Amino acid sequence: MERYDPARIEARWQEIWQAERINEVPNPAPGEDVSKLMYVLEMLPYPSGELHMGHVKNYTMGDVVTLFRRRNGWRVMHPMGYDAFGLNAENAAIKGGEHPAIATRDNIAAIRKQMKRMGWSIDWTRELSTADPGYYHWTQWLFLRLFEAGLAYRRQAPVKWCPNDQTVLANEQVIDGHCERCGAEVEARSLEQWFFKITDYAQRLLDDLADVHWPERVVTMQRNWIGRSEGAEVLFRAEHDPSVEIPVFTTRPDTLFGATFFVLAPEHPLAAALAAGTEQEEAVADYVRRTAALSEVERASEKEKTGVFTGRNVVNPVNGESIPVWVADYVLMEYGTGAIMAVPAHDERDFEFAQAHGLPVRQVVAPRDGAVAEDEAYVAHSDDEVLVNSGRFDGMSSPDGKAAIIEWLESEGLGAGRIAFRLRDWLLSRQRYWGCPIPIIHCPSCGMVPVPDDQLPVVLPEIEDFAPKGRSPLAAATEWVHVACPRCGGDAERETDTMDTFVDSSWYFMRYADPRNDHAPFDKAIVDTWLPVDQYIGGVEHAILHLMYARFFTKALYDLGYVGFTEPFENLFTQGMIHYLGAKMSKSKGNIINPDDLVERYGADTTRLYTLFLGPPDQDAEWQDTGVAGQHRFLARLWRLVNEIVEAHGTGIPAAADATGAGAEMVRKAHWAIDKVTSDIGERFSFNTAQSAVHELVGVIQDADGAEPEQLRFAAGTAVSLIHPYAPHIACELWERLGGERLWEEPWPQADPAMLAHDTVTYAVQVNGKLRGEVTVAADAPEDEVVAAAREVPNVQAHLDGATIRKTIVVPARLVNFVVG
RNA sequence: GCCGAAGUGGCGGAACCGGUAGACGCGCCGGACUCAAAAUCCGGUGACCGCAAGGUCGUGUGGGUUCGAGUCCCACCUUCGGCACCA
Repeated sequence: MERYDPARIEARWQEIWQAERINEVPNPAPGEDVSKLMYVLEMLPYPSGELHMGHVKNYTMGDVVTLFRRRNGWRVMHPMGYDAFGLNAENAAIKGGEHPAIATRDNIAAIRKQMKRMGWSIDWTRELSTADPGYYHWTQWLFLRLFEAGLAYRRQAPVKWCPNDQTVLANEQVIDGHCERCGAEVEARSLEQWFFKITDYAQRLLDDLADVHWPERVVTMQRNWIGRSEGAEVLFRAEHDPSVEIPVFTTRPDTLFGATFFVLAPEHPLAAALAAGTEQEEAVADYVRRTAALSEVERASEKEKTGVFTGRNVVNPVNGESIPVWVADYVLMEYGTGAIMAVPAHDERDFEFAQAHGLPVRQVVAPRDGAVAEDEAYVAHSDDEVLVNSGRFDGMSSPDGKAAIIEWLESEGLGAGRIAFRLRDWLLSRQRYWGCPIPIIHCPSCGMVPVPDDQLPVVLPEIEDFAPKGRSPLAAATEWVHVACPRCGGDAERETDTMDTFVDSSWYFMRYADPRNDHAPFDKAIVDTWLPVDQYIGGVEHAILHLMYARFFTKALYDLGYVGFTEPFENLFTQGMIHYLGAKMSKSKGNIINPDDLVERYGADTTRLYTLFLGPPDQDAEWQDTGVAGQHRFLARLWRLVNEIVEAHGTGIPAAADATGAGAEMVRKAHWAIDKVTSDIGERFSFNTAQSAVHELVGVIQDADGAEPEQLRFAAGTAVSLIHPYAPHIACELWERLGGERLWEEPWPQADPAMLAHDTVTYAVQVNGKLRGEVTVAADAPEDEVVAAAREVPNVQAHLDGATIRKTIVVPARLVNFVVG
C-alpha cells in the first residue's frame, strides 16, 4: 500500500481548491439571502519575518471554525491581510537593511507563501496590506473625518517619550514605565502631538462591554483600563488672590473637612505662578526642573514622597480654612485636574506625604462606635462609618455625607458631582518614517488645513536616512514638505509625523468587506451586511490596545454615519501563548519552532492538528516535540485504515449504517463522535477534545472485527469527515478514495439521536460512596431491577453483608449508591 | 497593594449540571515482526499493600456542606497574567 505522503497530497488539494476557487466568497448580490452570512476573522499578522507557532495556532483555529461553519450551511467570509507599517521594518532599514517598503513586500510574500502552504481557507481576493497606498488612502480619509468632527486634535501635552525609538508613545504602549517595543525606560516630555478623543467615548466603551460576548478577563481588563471613578470636582481659591481658582477632583467629598494641605502636580500651570514672588519661588522652580528630568519609573520608585511648599495657601470652601499648597510629583497632571486636596487621615499617599513633611492629620470619618484609630494611615471606607469633625455634616454616614456635601457644593457654586476616567486620549502621532502620513498641512496664515480629499493619499516620500532624530524623518524630505496651502495658496508645510500603526488596524476588518473600493473606505451597505465580526480570534496581548482602539473607531464611525453598528467584534476568543522549554516561545528567547520545519517533516495537516491538540486553546500551552509525532502517527493510521477498508471492501460512503451485528458498537461510536465533535467545535471551542473523540472512533474502527463493509465505510467516512476542519488535505484525499467527491461541499454529518442510546447501560455500584463494583443492565430496566441487580454484585454483597441499608440512591444510567449504617 | 486566571499521573491534558478521577496524546516498560535497526502492531503504565480476589490512599493546603466533592462554601498557600502614586 502506498505510504501516507503529506507533501504530495497537500500540494494536490491546494491546487484543486485554488482552481475551483472554493475560498472566494463574494459579497451577496442585492436581494440575496443574507441570513446565513458569517464573518470569521483572526487578528492580522505583523509581517516581521516569518510565521511563528502562535500564528499557526491562531489561524488554524479560525480555519477550523470556518470549515466547520461552511459545512453547516454558513457562507463564511474569512479574509487575511498584513499590519505592514511599523517599527520593525524601519529599524531594519536603519541598521543598513533594505528600504522598509522592500523588506515589507518581501516579508509579506514569504508569509503569504507559508499561509498557502498551511492550506488555510483564506479568501485571497480580499487580501490587504495597511502599508499599501490603496489602503492608507482611506486611513487618511477616515482621519480627516475624525478631524472634522473634532475627534482628532493637536495640542501641547505631557507625553511619554521613548529615548531609544525617538518617538512618543501612547499610554497603552508603556508597560511598567518602559517602551513596549524596545524596553527602554520612558521619559516624560511636553510636546505638541496629535490625539484622538477616545475619552469622549469612555462611558460608552464601558457600557457596551455588556453587549459583547468576550472573555471575562478581557472585559475586566478593559473596564480597569477605562477606570471610571465617581466623585466631585471642588473649587479651591488662592488665599492671596481669590480670582485664582484651582479645581480638584476627589472620590471622597465626604472627607473634605479633613483636607490639611493641597498639592499640585509639577506640570501644573499654576505651580510656578503661585510661587512667583514668594521666597519659595526658586525652590519650586528647582523642584519642577528636577522632576521633569525623571522617568516614570524613577518617580514611582522614590522611597519617600518628595515635594516643596509653594509659599501660598488656598481656602477650603467647606470651612474657610486656609491650607498650604505644595508641589509634589506623586500627583499626576494627566488625571483629574492635576491638583488634589490632601486628606492624610484617609488616604495612604497623602498620609505618607504628611509624615515625610510634618503636615497635620485630621480624622473626619470614624466608625460608628466612636473608636478613633490614632496614627492610622487610612480608615477603610464602609457604611458603618460616620462623619466627624465635619461641622453640620457630623453624624452622617459616609455615603450620605458624600451626597450631602456634593449637594451643598452645587448649591454654592463651589463644585459639582463628577465622574473621572483613567482612560487618556489616544496619542496617535509618531516621529517615525514607516507609517501612514497624517494628511494635514500647516499654513502660517490658515493654521491646520486638511489635505483635500481629492489629493489623497498623501504618499510617503522617498528619503535617504531613516534614523530617528527626535523629529520625524519625513521632515528631511523638503520638497515633499513644502506645499501650497490648499486654502490660501501661500507657502505651507506638511505635517511630518506619521500615525501609530494601531490606527491602521482600527478599521481593517471593515475594509475586508469591500477591499477594492477606490472611492470610499467601504460601502456602508456592504459593511453592514457582514459586520460586526461574528467570531474574532487573537492573542490576549491585544486585550487593551487594539481591541479598545477598534471599538473606539467603530463607535466614532457609527456616530458619523459610516457604519450601522457600534461594536466591531460580537464574539471574541483569545488564545493562550505557546511555551517551549519553559518560556514563552519567542524569537528573542531563541526558543522558537519554525512551522516550515514541521510542515517539511510532517506536513501541514499534522502541524495544524498538533497546534490545536496542545491543550485548551484559550490557555497557555507547553510545546512538546514528541507530541507532533503522535498526531502524525494518528493521520498515518487513519490513512492505512481507510486504504485497507477500500482495498478489502470497495468504495461508497453510506449515509447511514445499521447498528447490528459485530459492527453495532462501531456504528454507535461514529454517532457518538459526530455528536461530540459537533458540540466541541461548534459550542465549546474545545478543539483538543474534539480531536480525542476522532482518535477514539478510529481506535474502535481498527478493533471492529467482523463488521459489515457498509458499516466500516460509514464509520471510516465519518472519521474522515469529522477530521476535515483540522486536516483538510488528508480528509479530502481519503474521502475521495472512499468514493466521495468534494468533501468541503458535503453537509456536516448529523448524529442520529437513536444511535446515541445503548441497549444496555453500566452502573457503578457504591456502598457508602465507595466504588465496589459495576453492573450492566438493560437500558430500560426499571429502578428496582437496577437496584436488585446491583445488590447481587458479589463484591457489593460482601460489603452489604450484615449491614442495614438505610438509603439507596440511584442516578439513572450512572450509579447506585447504598448507604448502610 | 488592587483586579483576574489557574493548581489533577513522569509530561500535555480529560472529567461540560455534584455522580465510576486520570479520556485522548506523549513518554516509559514488556512482547511480536526483523540478521539488526527504524517503522508498525499487541499488552501494561497514579501511589502503596497483596500470589490473587481485593484493599487503602489520591485532584495545592486546612476546614465545611452532601449519600457522594477535582467540581459547591469558608480560610489559606503557590504560580501566571493585567494594572499600579488614577486622589
